[in-house]
Amino acid sequence: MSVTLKDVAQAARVSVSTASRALTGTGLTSERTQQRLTRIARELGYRPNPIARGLKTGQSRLVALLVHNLTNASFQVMAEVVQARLKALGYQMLLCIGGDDTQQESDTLTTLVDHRIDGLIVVPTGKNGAQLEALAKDVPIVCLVRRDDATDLETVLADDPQGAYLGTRHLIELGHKRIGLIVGRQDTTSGRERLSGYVRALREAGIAKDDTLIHAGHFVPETGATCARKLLDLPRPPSAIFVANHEATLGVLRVTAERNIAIPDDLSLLCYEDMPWFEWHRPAISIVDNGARDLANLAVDRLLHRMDAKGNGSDGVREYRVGARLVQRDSCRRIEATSAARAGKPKSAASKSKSSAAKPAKV
Amino acid sequence: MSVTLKDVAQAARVSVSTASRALTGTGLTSERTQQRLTRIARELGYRPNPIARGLKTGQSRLVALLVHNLTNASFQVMAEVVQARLKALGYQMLLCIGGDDTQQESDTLTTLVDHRIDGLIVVPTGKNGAQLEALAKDVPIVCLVRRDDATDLETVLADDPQGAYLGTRHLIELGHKRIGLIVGRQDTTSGRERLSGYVRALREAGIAKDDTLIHAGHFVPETGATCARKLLDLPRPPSAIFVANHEATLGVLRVTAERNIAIPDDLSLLCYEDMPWFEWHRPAISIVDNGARDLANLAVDRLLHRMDAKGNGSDGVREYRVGARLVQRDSCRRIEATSAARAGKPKSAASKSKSSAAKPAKV
DNA sequence: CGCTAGACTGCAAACGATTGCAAAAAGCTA
DNA sequence: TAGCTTTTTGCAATCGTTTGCAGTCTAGCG
Repeated sequence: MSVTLKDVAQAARVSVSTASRALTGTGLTSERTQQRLTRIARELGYRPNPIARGLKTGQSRLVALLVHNLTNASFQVMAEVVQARLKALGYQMLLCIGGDDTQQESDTLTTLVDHRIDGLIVVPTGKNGAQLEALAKDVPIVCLVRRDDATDLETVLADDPQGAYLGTRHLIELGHKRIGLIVGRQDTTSGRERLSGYVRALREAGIAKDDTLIHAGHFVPETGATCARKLLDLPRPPSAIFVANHEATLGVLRVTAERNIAIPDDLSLLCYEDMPWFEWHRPAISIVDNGARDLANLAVDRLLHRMDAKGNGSDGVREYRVGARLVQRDSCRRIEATSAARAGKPKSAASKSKSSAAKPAKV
Repeated sequence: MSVTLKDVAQAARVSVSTASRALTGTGLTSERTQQRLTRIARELGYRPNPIARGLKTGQSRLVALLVHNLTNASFQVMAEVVQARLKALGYQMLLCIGGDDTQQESDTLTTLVDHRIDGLIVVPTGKNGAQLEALAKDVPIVCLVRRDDATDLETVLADDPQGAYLGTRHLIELGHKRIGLIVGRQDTTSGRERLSGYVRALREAGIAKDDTLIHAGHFVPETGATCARKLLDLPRPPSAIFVANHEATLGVLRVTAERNIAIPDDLSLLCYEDMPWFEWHRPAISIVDNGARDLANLAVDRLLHRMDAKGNGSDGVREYRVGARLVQRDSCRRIEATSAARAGKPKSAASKSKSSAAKPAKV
């Protein structure tokens, strides 16, 4: 079917081994044959068969990226970054969707190693630590975004404590004293870390932590809606909400829209992680950017380092933190000390609620 | 490193070939040895090396999905569907991001074929027709979502004419007579087809086509904003806008927010293709669903069929159309014949525009 | 001119599976 | 038990590369 090394060798009237050496440039061939062979190879349209090569060398030029889903905007940009970087180096990215499902992750990992991937970047579910640890003996692995506490694999993380601190401080600097927090489940690292950053900012500012203002839950829009309602129904509702749980933002926005709460006039809103539509939304939504691009880039760097280092790529560092940064848009507003109590009350009487009753979708 | 067939054979005191036959179940071995060998293989933790197997068989159990990007929500669900389906069949999905870039697509295609993928589902850019055609000789290929007119590859398409017709008719049935259309570039199939569906619905309803209401442009939010402004600045602005260009929706929404135009009271809005946040938006945005799930499933079906059929999987059908359907949410409103002229004028004087001036984002 | 070192090259054995062919074993009939 | 068919097995080649080893060639030197 396709032209093989043998064909090239025949055309050049040399042995296969010479052809191989000339084309891979192992320097053991004369300048002349080397050039002649590259020319002939090009003319014949020869492209080495990675399978055959892989069989012999045990490498595949394949690097896998294993993420939970692709709905998460951060994963999207990470995938794109990783793909671009690897491609430039002649690797092909294998993007796998593990679905945050332990069994599936495990299966996928096995398949990947069977395929002799040269490296792996994984967002661990945290339940396959042992397996990951075992695989790490065969394949360079870097963990991304999440740490698997059962392993001591090299991990590239967002600086969630700092990000949450940054965001909370920003709101405090704008004069907010009652800041609602909607955060991820506390059995995840990021959930805990973001909470801790929030608490630290509060403490530094001398604001007492009020547990009624803090809600933790799953990474789904419904959570956002439920939490938002609870917050807004408080006797003294917050003047700002920090949604430190990406997917929950949708739910929060829906509730504010339903209740006709104007952002940022009636309520300041700050979110964690960007979504493409945040800056198109009116008001454009301010965020704490977790630095997905940087995370991905760093993960690739580290992985490549390990792959080069053949076995002992560890530089002793086990954990890398990528700084978060604040992106101010239009959803947070300065508040005067006195007007804090105004929050939560719609500025105009709800007069347009008529059309809110959702029509059931017809086929 | 890992346990090979040879190890299994040795442990069982048979030859490698027997082991191979027993484990692949070619039926040429006695029941007893077969069972004995599977047991031993399991005990030893044997897993066949796909690389070695691939070298011999020319197959890789790898199927590639080549899309433009992952930002597009439709591509996300397609990727997830394809992955799930293939996985169940023991294939590993290679998700590649071609970036709508001709050269990159071409490179990727080459790499994929080198890796001896067993099948390919591709959203063609439309510029590498010749290459695709050539590859199709080696690998089963199914095109998805877009047709490459330079080829006669089997293609699974959304029924864009029907979808656009459905959407437009829906608006007409709600009483709209002046319906703005924001559609993709007219050098893409979907752009043309959606326009044609729109035109047909108009014609059927006896409404004259008004070219000032039709805008075509790139698939980016900016386009949406520009087109929306043009439409709303018209002497007789439309009472409904059909955004038949996915990415443009963001831009349209921004403009309506800026101008304080209430949806659906002042303007009905209907979009093409779903986005996860559409149903969380207030008002929830009605859409024409292009059936991404169905598309992906059908593409997989067709691909598998071709892969099985070894060479002549063509059933004569060159093109499959997956029906679109209307999902009614809250962004379209019935309009009385008389009040059509009201559209475009904000119902209340712009009083809250103060905070609209975007603060420039600080680092 | 002969000899040796060094630079190139080719032979052949891997890598880990699959598979055609022929030999061995088993089952059957007479 | 011989003779035949039908399973079942093993040998060895093969897929397309890479690579250790040994052989060939050239050049340089005395």
